Amino acid sequence: MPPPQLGPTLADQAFEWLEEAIIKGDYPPGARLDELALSKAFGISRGPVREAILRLEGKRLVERIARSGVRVAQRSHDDLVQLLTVREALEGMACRLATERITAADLDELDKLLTTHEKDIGLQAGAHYFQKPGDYDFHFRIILASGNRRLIEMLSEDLYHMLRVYRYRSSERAGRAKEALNEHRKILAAMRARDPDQAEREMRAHLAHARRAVEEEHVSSQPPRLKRA
Amino acid sequence: MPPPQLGPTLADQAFEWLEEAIIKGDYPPGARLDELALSKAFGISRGPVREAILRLEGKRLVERIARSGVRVAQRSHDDLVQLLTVREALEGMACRLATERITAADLDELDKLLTTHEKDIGLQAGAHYFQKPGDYDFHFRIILASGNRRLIEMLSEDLYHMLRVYRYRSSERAGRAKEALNEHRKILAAMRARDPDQAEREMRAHLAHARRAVEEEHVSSQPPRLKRA
DNA sequence: TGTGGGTCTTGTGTCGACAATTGGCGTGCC
DNA sequence: GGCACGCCAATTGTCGACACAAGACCCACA
Repeated sequence: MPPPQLGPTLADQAFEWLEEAIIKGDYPPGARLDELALSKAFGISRGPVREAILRLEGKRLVERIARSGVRVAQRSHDDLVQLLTVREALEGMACRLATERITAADLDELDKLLTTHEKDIGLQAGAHYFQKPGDYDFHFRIILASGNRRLIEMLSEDLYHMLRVYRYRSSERAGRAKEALNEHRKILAAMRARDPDQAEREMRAHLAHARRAVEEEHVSSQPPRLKRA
Repeated sequence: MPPPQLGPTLADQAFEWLEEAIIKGDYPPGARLDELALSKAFGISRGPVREAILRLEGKRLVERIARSGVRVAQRSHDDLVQLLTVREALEGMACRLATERITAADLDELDKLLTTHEKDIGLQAGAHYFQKPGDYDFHFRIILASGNRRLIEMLSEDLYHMLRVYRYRSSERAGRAKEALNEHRKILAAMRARDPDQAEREMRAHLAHARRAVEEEHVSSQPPRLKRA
């Protein structure tokens, strides 16, 4: 009855729908995921829905409670900080490895990227600096340049999804755009100098700044965490 | 018909059976996993088997090829080295965090552990030092002491399973038992001194040694093993 | 009126079957 | 003799249904 899906599987689609819905907040943290209800909502059977949920569980976006069903994973300030800490460790290592393997051409590419960023910042005076394809690209390219497939997977597949539910907009938020750009330059300089120790240090410092910004940001908004029933 | 499983689900059991079989080598890397065949072999239906495979995929033990089925993930020397590199980054960070949070009592526990190790090494003169409950415990306790749930999960659930397929026996192999013990002592000393930087450095150095041992171990057998016949 | 037991509903875990796609194989044509 | 086309079997993706378990609800009884 449904048009025969040629490319992605129904389970694939259900996974993306569910992930999107969870990120959008349609299913808030703690909400129960009813397989039958979801299957009816999606117009498919329970099988693919189950598979999608299984995958969400693997990505730690939902938590299974024995025979009681799954709930959207609880979020917390601490959890976000913990994720950013893990990111710090992994991306630091990625930067170290990249420093040893990246080609001169790719270094030039990174340079061009930063120049573009600088112009953007100048234009909008740090207003709403959309770093979606910007900062992400800088970090992502370094991650790829590490040449470590396991590291790449953990960062750009696992961690990425986990961070996404926090709608985490990387470090370049509000006023930190300029500092971040500076830190990016320092990272790139260390990579150019082929100094892995320094490169890892700079990347860790950069990400630590971002993490600390999040830590402080929340301390001031700790209590007002009420929401509708 | 089958005795109603009270505790673990059939999918849980199938997952463990499959993981064990993969590790044992019953299904060598590259082997196809036939859902129907497996379900008949296990005496269950395809549903739970599918779920188990899904979970194996999440743990990166098998690779799915579109509508063509799943194969046991390929292994390689490089892959093992990459995993150990990731471990280096994560456990280094765990050690840093643990240094800031671990209690004095737990530090004493670690000390006792190392004393036990020392005795074991003395007894068997570094022979077949079974560090299954030994070294693992030392590292595991530090990981737990990090207090970072995400880090703990990634190390003791994800990475652990990935390393297991290599039957990786940690660093304490052959003659490195004594050096490893020494390195453990250095780590513990740094933790006692509440010096996170030093603790992370020592842990990274320790794991880097182990990794390098693996790297070299293979380099000598890289060419088609032409040791004098 | 509070509590205990029993029932009843909801939902997961599991099963068997159908359909569509993939890859292999045989056959026919150039 | 080689290549291409088409058929066939095998296996995955998907579906609907059944059974047991967990929690909610209700009623009777102290």
